[in-house]
Amino acid sequence: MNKEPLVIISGPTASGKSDLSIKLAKLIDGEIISADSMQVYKGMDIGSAKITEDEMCGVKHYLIDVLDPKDDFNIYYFKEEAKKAFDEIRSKGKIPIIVGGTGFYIQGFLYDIDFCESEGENLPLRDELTKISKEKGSKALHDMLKELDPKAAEAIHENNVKRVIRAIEFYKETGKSITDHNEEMRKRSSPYNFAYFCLTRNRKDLYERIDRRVDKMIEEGLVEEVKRLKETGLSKYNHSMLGLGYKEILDHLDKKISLEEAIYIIKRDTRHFAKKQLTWSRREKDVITVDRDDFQSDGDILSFITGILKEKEIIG
RNA sequence: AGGGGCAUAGUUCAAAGGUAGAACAGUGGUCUCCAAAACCAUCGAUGUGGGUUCGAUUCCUACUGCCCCUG
Repeated sequence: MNKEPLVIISGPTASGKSDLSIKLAKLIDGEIISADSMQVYKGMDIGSAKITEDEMCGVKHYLIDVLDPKDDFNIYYFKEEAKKAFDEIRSKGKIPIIVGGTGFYIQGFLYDIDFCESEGENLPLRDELTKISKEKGSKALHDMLKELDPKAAEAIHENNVKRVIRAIEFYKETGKSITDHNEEMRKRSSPYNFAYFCLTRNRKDLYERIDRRVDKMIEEGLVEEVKRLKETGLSKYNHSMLGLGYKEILDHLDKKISLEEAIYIIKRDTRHFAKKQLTWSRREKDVITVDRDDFQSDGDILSFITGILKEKEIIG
């Protein structure tokens, strides 16, 4: 077994990942790679519940505060950067710990999914296809896909314009069906000797924590944070401003909704997000679910985790 | 206390003397370059007791609860 070691701590938002991962990093001499599509952005601190310098307790974090909110971020970029961070951590002889809630990113890295078989994003084509779906309807676009790639058309619902576009794009760039590509990718096994933990707790507590966390963000000045970002010229057309808490406060600043409405929507959508994260982890293979309700303390969780790491010979 | 109004899903609101609809919430799922995105599916209700009627959730009535007005 000479695969490189990798620890993953995932779980829904507000499940207490950050806190636990710091403790774990100290315990096993690890460093943290953040798998979070919003914490990469500088200046987006309150709304992304970004860990502070103090909270890091000296544990080095990668992929936090590395991008300007004007920049785009996607899974391809994440994979590249995460790999660089991974290699750096290994060169120091430390254990890389991926911590974050974006299951898609984690999957992409963990199984080394290939995203660049095609040229990647083809913006002019995407714009053109978007236009077709708007003018002629999503059915027309789906029919286009049916002609090119019937297999993919069967797998993708016609209302899911985004995916239909990607499938057409993929076919035009590579001449292959995205469905075949996906099937191939699904067969991949990880190049790492890993342990993938998903931290959860009962639904009721989780939702209550989310509500409280959103209230706290408002108290801590989320509105001011978004106002500052808005003043630098950012709008909802920037990928970063699509983040939970950001787009809603932006609408509020534009006087489209009241602050109360914005808070209601943020709480609601954050709950939806947490639920989707749980759905993701349930179907992800090789996930070890760690239900906080089954443990007395963080200490117990940590000894459970380190036990598994030893068993898998991820740590000595 | 007197007068009036209301009572339908967890919430907001429809409808109808003959199988009670929707939105949002809740729940389950899809996902391989916008993923904190996009999309799909699904659970669930006529306040309580009488009466009229072939049949009442709808009409009548009492009760209960809530709201408004007057004092």
